[in-house]
Amino acid sequence: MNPTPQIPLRRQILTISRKMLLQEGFDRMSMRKIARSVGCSATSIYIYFKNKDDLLHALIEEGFEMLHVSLHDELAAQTGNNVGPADTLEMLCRCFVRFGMENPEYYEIMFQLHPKHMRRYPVEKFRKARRNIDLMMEVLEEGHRQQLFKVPDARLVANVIVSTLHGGISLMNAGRVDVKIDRHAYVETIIKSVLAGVSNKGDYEYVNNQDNSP
Amino acid sequence: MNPTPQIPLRRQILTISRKMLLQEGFDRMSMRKIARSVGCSATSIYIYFKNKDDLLHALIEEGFEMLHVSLHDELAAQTGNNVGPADTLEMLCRCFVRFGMENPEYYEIMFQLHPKHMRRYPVEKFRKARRNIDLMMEVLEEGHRQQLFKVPDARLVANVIVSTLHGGISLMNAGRVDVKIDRHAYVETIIKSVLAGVSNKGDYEYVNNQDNSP
Amino acid sequence: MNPTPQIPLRRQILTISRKMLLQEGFDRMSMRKIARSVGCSATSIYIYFKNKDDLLHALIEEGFEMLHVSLHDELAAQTGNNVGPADTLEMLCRCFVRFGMENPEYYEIMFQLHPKHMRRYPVEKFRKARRNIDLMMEVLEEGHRQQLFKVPDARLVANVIVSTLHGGISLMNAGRVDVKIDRHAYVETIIKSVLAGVSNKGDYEYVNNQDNSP
Amino acid sequence: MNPTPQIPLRRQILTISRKMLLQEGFDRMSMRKIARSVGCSATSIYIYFKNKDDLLHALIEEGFEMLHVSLHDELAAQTGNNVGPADTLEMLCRCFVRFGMENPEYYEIMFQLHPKHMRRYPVEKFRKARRNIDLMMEVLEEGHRQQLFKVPDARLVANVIVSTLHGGISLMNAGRVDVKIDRHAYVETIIKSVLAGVSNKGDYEYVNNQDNSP
DNA sequence: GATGAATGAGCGTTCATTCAT
DNA sequence: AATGAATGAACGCTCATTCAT
Repeated sequence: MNPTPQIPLRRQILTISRKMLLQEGFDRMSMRKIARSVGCSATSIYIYFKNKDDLLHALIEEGFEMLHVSLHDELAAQTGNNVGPADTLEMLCRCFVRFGMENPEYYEIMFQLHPKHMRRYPVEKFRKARRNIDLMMEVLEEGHRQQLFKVPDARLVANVIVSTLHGGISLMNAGRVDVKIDRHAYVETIIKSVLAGVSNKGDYEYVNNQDNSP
Repeated sequence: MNPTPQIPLRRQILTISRKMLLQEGFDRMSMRKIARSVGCSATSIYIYFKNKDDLLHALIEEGFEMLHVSLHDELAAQTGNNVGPADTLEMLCRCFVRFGMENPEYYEIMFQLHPKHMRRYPVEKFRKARRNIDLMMEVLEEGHRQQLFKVPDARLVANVIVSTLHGGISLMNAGRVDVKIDRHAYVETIIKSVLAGVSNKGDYEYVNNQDNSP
Repeated sequence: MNPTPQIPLRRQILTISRKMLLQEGFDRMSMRKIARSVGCSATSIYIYFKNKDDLLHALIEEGFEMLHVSLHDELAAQTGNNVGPADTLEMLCRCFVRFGMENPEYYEIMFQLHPKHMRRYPVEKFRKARRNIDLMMEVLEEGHRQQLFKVPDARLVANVIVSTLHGGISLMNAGRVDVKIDRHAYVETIIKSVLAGVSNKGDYEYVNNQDNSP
Repeated sequence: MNPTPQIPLRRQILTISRKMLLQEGFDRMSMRKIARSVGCSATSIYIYFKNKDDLLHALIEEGFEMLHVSLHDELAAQTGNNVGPADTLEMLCRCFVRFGMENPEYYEIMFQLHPKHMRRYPVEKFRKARRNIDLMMEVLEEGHRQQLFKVPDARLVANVIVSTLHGGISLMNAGRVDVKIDRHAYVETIIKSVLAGVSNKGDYEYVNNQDNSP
């Protein structure tokens, strides 16, 4: 009767809603429209997701999972290749940027979602986000040990790096970068700026975390 | 009879909607809610603003006006004080960050609002935004001439700097910076990273804009 | 100071609203839009007209006045020209049709307005409408006396004639006449049909008013 | 449990809206009022009708269907009864008038609704309206062949006949016929006028369609 | 004679969600 | 596992009208 196994409805709903999220934004992504697009009834969505927030949370979770896999795979591919911390850091940055640009819809809900929706998102799920920071910290500390980086506070610096990358990604995804600017050069410059920031050879030193002196 | 002069309704609407925009986003900012919050009828809003877009445009314009005044005043205060480009650049960065943190509602409207909501916004009004970049470019070029900065493409670098600052501001305003990180150190690190990025003494060089070589 | 006497506001309002009535229909004719089009405030309209209905009534009255003048002038032009009742009747019909087609906006409010709006219209004003019927009755009776027409009940026949003309006018104005039909021939046929209906030479006889036999 | 089968909601909506359309016109017929009158939520209407236009279209379609059935049944009842074209034409006229008077709501929707409200109505659906004309044309042509009628252009004359009937129906339904006029005599006179108009024995001839000579 | 400010009511429509089946 | 029917709440917006000036 049904020899070709259908894509499970849950999967279809997630896929469609992700696309709709990208094209129209969260507020314009409606249960009805998802249902219409999937070809099921609106009610059916509620079988798999408690409500709209729950669907959103599932998408966020998927996003973090994808990013994690992405970074993990890249790191694994590099292991044993005798590359230094600078290259590893650069690779992590590129990987992060690539993820953000290739999955703007995920990126948006993962990093730019309005606090209104965030509040309802179970806090513990965001711990996954910190895993990226942890990864970066390890590389920074390794570079510091090898005296290639000057990183007095790895957590602080890792956060600043992510923040820097985030600035570029979010402006690009929002289409708010001057049209006169070449995208490739823009990304390259951001990444080089990150590396310059941790380099031991620059003449600026990072302040310590908790150091509130002017 | 009327000893305490009331705040004009138009002013109240702008203030309330600005806050609502920050807290809830454009789609959830509703004319009705604004009216309820202000204490007037929904219809009254339409006396002062043609429609929801028009209200948004007024907010954007106000925001850019404020930022412009802010930067302009700071620059004016510095004129003649015999300070070098590095200090001036640093000052500009601090001023930008301060504006973003002190006026999160305006900042969001100006730099984070998704273009989806602004298709109808007259392009020319965004030229005001570019004035900030122009300001920064001048400083960068001056530093380059004095061989303090290494800035082959001032426009590109200025955009990257704004992007970097933006990353920090937006994550802070969204409350998405690790609680373990001290805000002050965070900002300082970002600014130092910016300065390191342009410094002549670092060992990384910026690529040229339009240079698409790998 | 004001050497060129302006067209009185009341006059302007009537003119604009008549046009708007034609272009958009009664329900879409709004006080605000009239005001905008006239260039005055919405409030000003209320100086000259108690409310929207009152404005409508003024338009209706104007319409009946125009039709009356139109018919009266035509009749006057014919007086003494030694024309027979058939020609006079034909002229009255043509005049009525012309008025309806040249002033569709007036025609609509005069003869097609929804009872909803009618109810509020002072009944006595509609007596003017009956003057047209009276005019027609006179001609029919004259033709009957001269044994050119067979009109046992002039009032009844006059009403039927107006009704017949009305059918044509209203369908034409509503654009509901088959595009394959030539407008001129259509009107001519209607008028000839009217004349055939009263002609003494046809083989059909009109029934008497109040005669309910089958 | 549910012994009295309820009238389906869709049916109720159609009935109520038809009446409301007659009493108040399209613009004043509101989804909310319909819902209130039916006793359901406004949202429910959208389960059965895509939007207000769609509801209107459904009403128009229903109306034409009813008229078609009505005329068709009458014709079928007459087949084989050896009646002449004059009787058949008279019967068609009476049937048309009866439909218009017994179903004033439908009649209004079908023949008086302003095209402004129907721009989006699929043209092909109006072809059904032309079927009535076609029916009448056949009878006219048959009468012409038998030299009972003088009908040089059947389409033109059929349109004029419908127009004449329409004039009477619409004025009666709108309550704009002089109260002194007996309804029955009024209708009879109109129908006799129609027959006189096509009769071979009258002394007026119909002009040809497309004949624009004065 | 004219206006700006204001409003309550209403519009068509969409939404997330529930419930009985 | 899935659906059709239904709903209350909300949306942006326009309306006729009033009132103080």
